[in-house]
Amino acid sequence: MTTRRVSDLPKPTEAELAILGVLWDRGSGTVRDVHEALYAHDGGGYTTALKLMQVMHGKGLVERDDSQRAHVFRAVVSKERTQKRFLSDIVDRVFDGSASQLVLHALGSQSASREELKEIRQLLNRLDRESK
Amino acid sequence: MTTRRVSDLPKPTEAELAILGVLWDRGSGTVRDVHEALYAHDGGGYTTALKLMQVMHGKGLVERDDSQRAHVFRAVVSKERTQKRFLSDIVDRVFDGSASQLVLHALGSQSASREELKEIRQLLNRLDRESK
DNA sequence: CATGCTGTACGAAGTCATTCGTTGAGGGGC
DNA sequence: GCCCCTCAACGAATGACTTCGTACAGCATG
Repeated sequence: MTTRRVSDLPKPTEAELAILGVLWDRGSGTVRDVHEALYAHDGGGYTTALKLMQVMHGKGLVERDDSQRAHVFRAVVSKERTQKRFLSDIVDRVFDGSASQLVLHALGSQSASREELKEIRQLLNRLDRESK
Repeated sequence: MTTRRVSDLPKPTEAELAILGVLWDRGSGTVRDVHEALYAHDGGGYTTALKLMQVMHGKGLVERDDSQRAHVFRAVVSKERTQKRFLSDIVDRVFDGSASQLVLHALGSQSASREELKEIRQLLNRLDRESK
């Protein structure tokens, strides 16, 4: 397995993303942790989780501490970076490259709390000032 | 092929999305149109485009007028609806269901013109009034 | 030590998306 | 009539993702 820069790690697949979600929340976790968080309740097998995490390790998406019998996994890519990545993917592919079109859609169709609206407004003000 | 409600058409794949993009732009198009718009310049084969469009027709993503020798295709799903769909997918899968988190990321990392910022602010004002 | 539990490794199978080669139909021009 | 061009249909090959069965190692408990 060749080492890769974080910047060109492959885009996580759907199942991988769910696993990364667990690792981001917990900081780290074993296969059992992930299996219980994601697969156990709907009958998914333990080895399925294991295999996925092995594949992810092969791709460099997670790192592994095998000093314990139950190996401990940790995400290599940050949540922020991954969010950004998916975001620009979708902006390119379905919003013709226009992030603000996406923002308009997102604000329009989904609910935001007053608190969040305030936060967005503040960011907007800052952007306004900066674009002077 | 069974008919489906628009609301539960399958999510377009990456290649399908590119084709839908062409159809949304043009209103309609033949396989040749799509091939020239997307595949010709990078050496993609004509039958690749054809097959994809046949598959899409099978899934109900496009409709087809075969009264001409060169069948004319048209998107069944609207661009708006598809954008919304991808958006809520990504909100659920990588933004923990928080659309405003996504908005903050999008505004922060991508550029928006003054005109667009103004538009966003107007929407924000309207949301503020409505959430009273 | 035998048994059972918990773990990793590995390979096989199934599904889906994508790409392409081949075939045959339908016309138009010579 | 014959050749050539454009087109749709179809099947095959490939590769990625996902799921699972099986095998085997380590360790604790009786």
